Order: sequence, then structure tokens, then C-alpha cells
Amino acid sequence: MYRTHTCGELRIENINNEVTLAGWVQRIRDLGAMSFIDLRDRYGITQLVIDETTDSSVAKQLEGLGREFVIQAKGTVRERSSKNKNIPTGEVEIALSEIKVLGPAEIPPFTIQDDTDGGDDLRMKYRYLDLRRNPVRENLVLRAKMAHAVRSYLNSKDFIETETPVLIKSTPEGARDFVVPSRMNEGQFYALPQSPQTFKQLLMVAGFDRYYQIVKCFRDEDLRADRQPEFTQIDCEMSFVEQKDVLDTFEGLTKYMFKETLGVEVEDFPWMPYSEAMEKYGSDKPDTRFEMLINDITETVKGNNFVVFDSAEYVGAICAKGCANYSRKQLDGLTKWVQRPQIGAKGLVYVKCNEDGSFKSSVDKFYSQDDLKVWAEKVGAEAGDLILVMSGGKEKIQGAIGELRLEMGNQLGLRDKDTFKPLWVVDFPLLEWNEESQRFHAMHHPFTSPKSEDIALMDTDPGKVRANAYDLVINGVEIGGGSVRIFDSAMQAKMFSLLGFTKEEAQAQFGFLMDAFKYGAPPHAGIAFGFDRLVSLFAGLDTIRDVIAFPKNNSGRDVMIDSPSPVANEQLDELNLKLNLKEKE
RNA sequence: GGUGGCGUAGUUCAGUUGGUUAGAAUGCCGGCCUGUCACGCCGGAGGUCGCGAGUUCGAGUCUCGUCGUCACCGCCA
Repeated sequence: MYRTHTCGELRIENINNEVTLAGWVQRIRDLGAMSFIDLRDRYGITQLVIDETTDSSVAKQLEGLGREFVIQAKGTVRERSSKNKNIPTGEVEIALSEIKVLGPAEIPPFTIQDDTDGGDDLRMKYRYLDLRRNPVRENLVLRAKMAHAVRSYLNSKDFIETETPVLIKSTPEGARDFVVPSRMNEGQFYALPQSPQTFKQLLMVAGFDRYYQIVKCFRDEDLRADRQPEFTQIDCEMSFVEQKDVLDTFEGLTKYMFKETLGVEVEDFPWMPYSEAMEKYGSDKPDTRFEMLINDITETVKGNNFVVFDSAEYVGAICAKGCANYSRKQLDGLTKWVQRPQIGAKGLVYVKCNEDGSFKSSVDKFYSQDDLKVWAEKVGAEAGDLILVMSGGKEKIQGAIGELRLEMGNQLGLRDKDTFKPLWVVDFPLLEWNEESQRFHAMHHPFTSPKSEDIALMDTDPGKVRANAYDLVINGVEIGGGSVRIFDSAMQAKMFSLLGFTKEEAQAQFGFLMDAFKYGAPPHAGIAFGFDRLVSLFAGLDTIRDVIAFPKNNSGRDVMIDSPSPVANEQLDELNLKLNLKEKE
């Protein structure tokens, strides 16, 4: 038996027990005639003592012992003469009678402590050491608890957990596929699923009625702090339901997860149309923890010979409460911030609403105090507030001022990580025009049904058609999305035609789905949550890397196992593949 | 594909206008220490300043390229 107890469980009641512990050496404190060892496992830390009562052979075994050695320690539990109130085991210690090295350790490249000295790069290279640290392990424990909550909730609602294949077919729509060459089918490739979308719809045709899966999905696109090439979704589909049924079910799931894992009660989720989100927040994933809504002041500001505004399609403003005291330097900083290429605004106009009721703006040449007073009323600004104005193309400026709004929210501390504001964004457009390919793309995916009242528009003005599509947004993070699906093969064919597919292409790519719909397809709808994002949100983190045991870096590499990597020529031969690497110039 | 930040001791970082032998903390090694728990005290070792070119009398510092890494834009149905 390697151990009788864990390193986190001994208490004052265990005094005089003979115990055996096993774990990692956290720290050795050598005081000369006596030494202390902190022994660590995932349950906690227990202090081992060597003093004048300890057999000299044991003391000898301490020579060469270092941090992160795995040892087994036998001894007697005794009360400490000086207690440590900071740890649960702090009232007791183990008087050592025997110690044995189970696994020696080299000096670790960074400290295994809550506040490690290791940088991200090094932590990822030695991720197995990083995972020994409490904060990282706690994230993964939270993840496990959340996955458990998902299963227990959905199981209780009669959902059937079903696995779908990972080797599937590449399709041109959506993200780039990861492809896998097939040895047995020369020159042909599988693709890894971007989502189990078509399979879960086929399960509905199969009569499963309620399906879910916590499932890995793959997208070969560039990474971000919240995007990994392989990621996990809570994927669901339901039959004989309308949009409200899906939203109610998954609002219930989300609330259950908040309650079970964080002990947090969240209010009912409001529904916000996509158009309202864009108008008021400049984003389809609004952070509703704070107001500072965007105001359309296009008409208000016209006609004062200020060419920039007069010629602008759209002029938008936000009101930053209590920021009239912003210095020239701060305002210049904001201007510079919106002028960065990532935002790409030309400039930023400000109006300070002074405490004495006067106004000071960067456009005083063009606008009188009375003009500015009208602006202030329009945006709800009071004395002490700062109005920030941007102008240009409508969509671009809404997006830019939405970004500025978030930045101001950060600066003013309005984005508290312990506050959770979920909402449903609904009525997304069905299609969006893609300049590059000069055709419509499905905003959600090609299986999304149009709103029944907009179906006529599909022939006249497809860009105006709204979809039965919805996103769950929490604190400005897109947690998940879904839609009521098309379940009629004729409508599905029409959709493919709108997306520029020929009949033959649609049949070749998705014929199996349209065929299935011919054999009795129930009305169905579904949703998928980004599980990694949800865990990182719960954990208060900005990156999903720390809620994934072995994540990839920015370039899609696993620096620990050093992948991706070349394969042997023999492997390529078996697959009938030949590399065609481009020469670097 | 693009924009920006970073790259100096095992690690995290500092390094002034380009100027003598590149520093700190921590870790590591050695010594001392009977109640520590971030133990303390004393001493020591440890550097291809990512790599390559250029400018210069002189480059950690400036320029260009390159590699790595991070954040973002594009992209992500």
C-alpha cells in the first residue's frame, strides 16, 4: 500500500495514528538540527518533521532530496507545537520513521507554486508540471464539475448522449477543415468535424428526439486567446420544438450550471434582437454588464458646416459617466486607440460636459454651446460626463464605437468578472454578403430556417431575411448559438441555391441530408455551447488555454510534444501522398 | 496574409543618449542555524544579451532581415 491517507486529510483527531503518505516534495526547510518537508498531492499539503527524535538513518535519506521528488513517508501524526492556521492540516505534522524516494526529480524549470515564476511558453512546454499548480488544476476540476452538471441536467430531461463520427466528409462551407488522408481510399480524404451538425439532424430524423454530446470539434483557422483548433462543444438537438423550447431548456441548463458549480443565481435571460444589439452595443455579442449605450446622433449633428459629420453616413456617440475630467493626454490616448489598424477609425470627437453646465469639445469651432447641449440631451449626458463621438460608414462605426465602449468599460472598471449578465440575441440575418466570393454566405449555417414571415423575401431581397437563429451571450462572450432547422428538402434545396450551390453540388455535398428529409423529418432545432469558453467565463479567465489540459499555442503547435511534425516517407508512400513544399525566397 | 508588444543568468525582469568588468530578485550549490511553514543569516557558481547581417572607433541599446512567443485585425458557415 503506497499510502493510508492523502496529504490533505489528516487533522488533530488523527494524533498518534501511524500513517503512510505519498506525494511530491513541495519544499524542504532545513533548520540544522531539525528539518521540515512540505509533502504535496492534489488534496493538500502535510508537513513532515525530522528532529532529534528521528532515527538517524531517516535523516540520512534526506541527503539529495529536492523539490518535486516523489516520496513515500511513514510516521506518526502528532500535534504541532507551532501551528499554521493557513492550511487545513496545519495543526498536525508527521514525525518521520521511514522515508523512501519513489521518483527522483530534476530541478524543475519553474517554481510549482500558485504564483509561479514561469512564463507561458515554459509552462506549456512543461505542461505536466504546470498542471501540478493549484490554479491550473482547479480550472480543470471546475471543468469536470461543469461537464458533470451538463450530463446530469440533460440526462434528467431525457436527452440521449450519442457519439458521432470524427472522421467525416470535407465541405466547402464554413471554416477550413482539418483533413485526414485515407490509406484504403487512394487520393481521398476524411475531414474532422467543425461540428456534428448534420449527424445530429440525422439523429432527429432517426427519432432520437433529444440528443446531446460533449464533443471535440475542429477548425483549421488562426487561433486567438479564445480559439483553439480543437475545442469542445456541448452539442444538442431537439425534435418537435420551437425556438422558445430550445431557449428555455438551455437557459435552464445554464442556470443549473451557475448554481451547481459557482453557487450563483442568475436572472432570467432577456431576448435582444440582433438589430438592437448592433444599434445599441455595436456588437452581436453585447456586454450588458454596463450601459453606455450607443446613440445614433447622425441627424442631430448635421448642418453646421462640419464636413466630417455632414458627409458621414452615420454618427454615433457614447456617454462615459463622470469622465469630463479626462486629461488631454487621456483623450489623445483614446484617439490613438481608435486609430489603431485593428479599429481603423479616422478620429474621435469629444464633448466634455463640465460641472458648471458649460461644454468643451474638440469641435467648438462648428458647434455652439446650445448645439452641444442638444447632443448631451440626446445621449443622456449630465454635468461631469464625457461624450465620445465617431462618424463614418454605419456598420464600421457601430463596430468601432462598440469597441470603444468596451475599452471605456474596462477603464472605468465596469466589467466585473464576478457579475454575470446572460442574454439571448435572436433574429439574426439568415445570410450575409461576402465580398470576396461575391455571393451570400449563411450567417449561422446552411441548415438554418428563415423566419416564416420573411420567406417571401428570399426571392426579392435575401439579405433582409431574418433567421430562426439565436446566440447565448454572457458578459460580451459568445457562449453558444443555434437555430431552428430546415426540415423540408425543398426548402433546404432553395437555401443551397441561394448560397450559390448548383443542384449537383448540393446533392454531392449534402444529398444524404436532403434524402433523409424525404423519409419523414420532424421539425427540429438545436444549439451548441462552446464549453471551453463557458468554463473560462466561470473561472474568470480571458483565455481558454488554462481550462484545457494540453492546449496549443498561437501557431497551433503543441510545444510539449512538438506537434505537428513531419512524417516518414514510408507513411506518405502508404497514403500515396507527395509533399509539394514551396521554396522560401 | 496584416498590425503591434516581447525575446538579457535555470526563471521573472532591470539595463539611462550607443561608451569601463551586463545587474536585481528568485532558483541552484556550499556553510551556519531546534519550531519553520515564501524560514533566516553568510558565501559561491551561473550570460552566444534569440539568430544573422548592417551602421559605428565602439551595439544588450540604432537599422534591416529572420526565428520564437503573445495580443489583435483578416479569417472563424
